[in-house]
Amino acid sequence: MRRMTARPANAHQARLLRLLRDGGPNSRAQLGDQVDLSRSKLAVEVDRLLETGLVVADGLAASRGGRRSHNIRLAPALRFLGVDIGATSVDVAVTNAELEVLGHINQPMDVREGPVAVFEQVLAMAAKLRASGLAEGFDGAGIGVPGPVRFPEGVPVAPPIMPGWDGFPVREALSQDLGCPVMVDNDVNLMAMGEQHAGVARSVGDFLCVKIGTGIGCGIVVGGEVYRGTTGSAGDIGHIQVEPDGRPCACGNKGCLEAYFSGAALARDAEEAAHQGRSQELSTRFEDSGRLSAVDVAAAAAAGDPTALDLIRAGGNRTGQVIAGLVSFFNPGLVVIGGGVTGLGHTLLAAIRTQVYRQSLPLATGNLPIVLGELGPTAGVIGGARLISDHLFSPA
Amino acid sequence: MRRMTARPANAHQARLLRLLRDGGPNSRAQLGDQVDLSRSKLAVEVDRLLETGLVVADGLAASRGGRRSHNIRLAPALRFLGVDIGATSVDVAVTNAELEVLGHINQPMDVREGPVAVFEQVLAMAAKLRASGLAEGFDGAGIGVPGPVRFPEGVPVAPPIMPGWDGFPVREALSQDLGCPVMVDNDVNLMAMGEQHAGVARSVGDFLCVKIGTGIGCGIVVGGEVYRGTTGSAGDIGHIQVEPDGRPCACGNKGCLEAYFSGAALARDAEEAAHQGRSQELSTRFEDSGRLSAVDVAAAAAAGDPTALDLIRAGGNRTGQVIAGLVSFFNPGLVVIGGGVTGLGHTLLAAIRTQVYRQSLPLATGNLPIVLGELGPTAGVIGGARLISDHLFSPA
DNA sequence: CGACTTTCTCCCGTCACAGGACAAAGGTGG
DNA sequence: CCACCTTTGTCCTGTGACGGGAGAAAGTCG
Repeated sequence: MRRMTARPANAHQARLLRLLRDGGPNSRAQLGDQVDLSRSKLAVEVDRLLETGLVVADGLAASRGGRRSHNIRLAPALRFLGVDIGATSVDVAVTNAELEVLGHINQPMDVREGPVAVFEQVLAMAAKLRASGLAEGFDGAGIGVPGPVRFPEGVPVAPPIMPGWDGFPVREALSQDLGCPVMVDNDVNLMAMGEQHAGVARSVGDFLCVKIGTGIGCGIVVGGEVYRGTTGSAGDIGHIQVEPDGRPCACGNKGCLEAYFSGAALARDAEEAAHQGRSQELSTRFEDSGRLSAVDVAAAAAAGDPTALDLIRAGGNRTGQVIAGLVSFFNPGLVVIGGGVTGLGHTLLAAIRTQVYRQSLPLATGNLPIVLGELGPTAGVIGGARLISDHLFSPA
Repeated sequence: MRRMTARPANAHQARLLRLLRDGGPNSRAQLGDQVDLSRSKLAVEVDRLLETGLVVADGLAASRGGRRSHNIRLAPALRFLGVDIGATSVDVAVTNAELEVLGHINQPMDVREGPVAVFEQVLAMAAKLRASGLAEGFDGAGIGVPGPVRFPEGVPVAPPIMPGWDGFPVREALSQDLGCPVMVDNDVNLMAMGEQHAGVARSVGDFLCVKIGTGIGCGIVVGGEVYRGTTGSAGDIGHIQVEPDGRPCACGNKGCLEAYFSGAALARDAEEAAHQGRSQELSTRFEDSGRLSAVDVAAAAAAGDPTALDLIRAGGNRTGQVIAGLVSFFNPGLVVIGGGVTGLGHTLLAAIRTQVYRQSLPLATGNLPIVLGELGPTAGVIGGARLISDHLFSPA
């Protein structure tokens, strides 16, 4: 099924589409208040959008003291697909044109099985969402992968934790399989876009979005736009050195942040503590399941286990140390912490805050909120929908 | 004397002015090749610019196989003033509209004497340049100060090394005194703009410009535009911590980069080495002048003094460590090293390169040049001229 | 010297756009 | 229920921006 063949013909139409996406259904008069076009021009553009089918009439708006205005909204049948491929699981969600999540599936998966196997699973999940009646088809999809991406082509480049993905034409392949336009980006950038669209970063132009999961990455937003760097690897802060000649890291270097704090490092440290009998709580959990993960540490910490709390604090300090440097350098208006380990919650946040507020200059930290992301696992998929809608809602 | 009352009336005119600024005199036909306007439209806009006096006719161009085209150039009487206020000296230069330096004065000065005294000196220097026949007046001035600036207002905010400058209305005051438009920015940003306009960064969209002088700062250029951060303190990397619980720094923290490497720290380390008799070369120089500076260390290193070389290498390593982190984070297309200590030259550069290429990921360093700035002390003043010309050559 | 190219100016047709006039539809106060 | 005001939407027209053709001017090349 072919869908949404139309695209905005000019910048005005694109502007209107984005207003409707971000502000929901709106009256023609309200749109007029926001766009600075003459009434005639506005009417022409809206009529053209109605002709294309991208937007539809939606009844009458409440009166503002005179004649009631006609409501306009994005076509209710439009559907975007957001796909967030993590190291160990996939999130797939379907949204409407206003980027509201209509259905969301999460499944475990190993990214190391390679693109073919992963996309088979993703397509099955998408089919399941479609079969459940949430969508008749998809008008576009935004995909996040856990590694650097050459953005214009939508191709992963030299991803450390994704063997077999290097150079795989993700965008082209998925576009073919799904039969709709596709955009591909780093998962961290997607999270940043999600929090920007529907989360804590709604009104901030310049911010950082630190995602701590299996690895550590950082989404960079400059003037409302994601910054990707010269080769698409911007934000790759997991391998910043925090300890000269420190722990060996999987990347071959020593003392990387990821070697000290990340889902994997935390699990390893917890298992070591359990072995050494330093924590009753962790030892019990280890005997139960045979291994430990960040979730176990979070649970132990919630139960008040001092060793678990120490592990979290130590990791938070390391992370805070790096973030403090980034804050001095980048002077953001907001720092968002997200990803799998947000379950560690306020212990982690407190450690990071302490470190940043102590190390960075007052001018940079004076009015700097450091907060947890508020969307959790939906940040990525909303970001994906946002990515593709930004693309589709721009002049052809 | 009132000058350059005219401003471009629209984006097309602004575009043309910038092309003439960056590309020098140009024929109408050549301009047409670059701007994608119809011949009629182009002719109209050029004629209007000629009417305002911002550009003037300049003879005939060489033939390109047919009728010769008329040359156009920016008004030859236009003059911009570039002022680079450092911690211990001021640079003032006058440029033409193509930002070529026509005259350049450097004088020692202590920024701690406060804005009134400093500006008195700056105005005297500007008057001297004018008196020497290089300019009849100034059409605009760009000022760089060694501290964070609230850019839109042109006011320093909480500058650590500039007591008495906090909140001083630099832009307004100088605009009054000079009788022309003024823009104010951080000196490091000016250096970045200078290297971008006329130096090594000419064709790079995203790059970092690290200035090592009395302090250490970093200009950040994103998509060809200087990024200043939320409060104008972006790039303040001198107080990133390189050693937990390390040397005390003037800022009150411990282990800051500036405490280990900067003009001041290097001088102190050199004096200590001289005291301890670790270096014949440095001791001799110390006895000669009673104190040591970065220049002495550079001279000693040039003479092959191992202690001096070690000092430079150690500092380079620290700096490289920080830059490596920034490279991972920002993924620039180029890193420029500049400022007072560039006299330390390739010893310093080699140490920085080693550190960066070893610590950052291959994808980020793969094609990353790390080079010395090629403009030296003129980078700042050219950047100043560029700053104000960007402002004036934009639609009113 | 003639054929071809390039540049520049003039001119005209088209189209985008703003804003006024007016009709439609609602509120408000008596 | 009616007169009067406000808001919204539509239609129309005048203005001005713009592209591109025609043709003159100025050169090159063989």
